[in-house]
Amino acid sequence: MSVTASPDVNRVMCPSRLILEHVTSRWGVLVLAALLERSYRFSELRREVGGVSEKMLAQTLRTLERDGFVHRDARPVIPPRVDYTLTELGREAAEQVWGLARWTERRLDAVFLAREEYDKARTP
Amino acid sequence: MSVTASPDVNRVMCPSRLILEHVTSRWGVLVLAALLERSYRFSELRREVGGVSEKMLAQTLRTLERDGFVHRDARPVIPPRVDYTLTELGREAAEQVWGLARWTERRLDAVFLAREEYDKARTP
DNA sequence: CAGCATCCCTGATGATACTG
DNA sequence: CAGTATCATCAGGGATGCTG
Repeated sequence: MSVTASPDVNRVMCPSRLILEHVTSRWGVLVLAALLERSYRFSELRREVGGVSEKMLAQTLRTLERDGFVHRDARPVIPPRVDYTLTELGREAAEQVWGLARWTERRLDAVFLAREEYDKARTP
Repeated sequence: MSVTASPDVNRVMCPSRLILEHVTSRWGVLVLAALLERSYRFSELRREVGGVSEKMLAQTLRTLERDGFVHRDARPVIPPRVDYTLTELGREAAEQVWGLARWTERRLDAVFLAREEYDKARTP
């Protein structure tokens, strides 16, 4: 951060906290990551993400769509076909969280090591 | 999933998901952001973050300490004095989430605009 | 197929009181 | 000061059933 003045953490975070929670939510992260690769239909995405209920996937997609991250393309055919795609804004968001995810992945070992030491230190 | 070729989202995300949730949690983000600037004592940090209960701050700090992000320096004095500082690993984590937070902040307008349109479109 | 509505339950969070 | 312990609350998330 700008190490200089007092960035008043809360002032910066409060307005964007809800959005942050949307993109970093359990399913939000996975949906954005999946869509970063390509567009998906609803059921396809559900299989791709794995473990998500219909309700949560629908809710997540609605939230992301409302925030302008995801474009919903519903075609008037029988049976219904709905494709979900990242918008440009969504692609930026997805790249950010994907970056964070990859950093976490890279440093996994360090975290596990730290945990081991932490636990060992207080279980004599 | 894993049916697909490329970035197998779940394989990458699953192990690190818990860590991701720690650093992107409501208070985790704010604590990391605050500590990015300088070290803090417990009560200081509580005031700086604002709105966090003692319980949640303690819990958040313990989690971050266990993951190796935060160093806890408890001095044996009366009254007690405990300083919290980012480790190198923690600084990396903090910079990642702070980057994400700033991106969110930068694109706030775009998100609000998208929401307005979304809401307007279905409240005729 | 792509959802929405409903019920239900657990775990996360907050308020309060107490301790070393 | 720096927490821990306890209790109450409440929203997130899953399971199920129904519709266009």
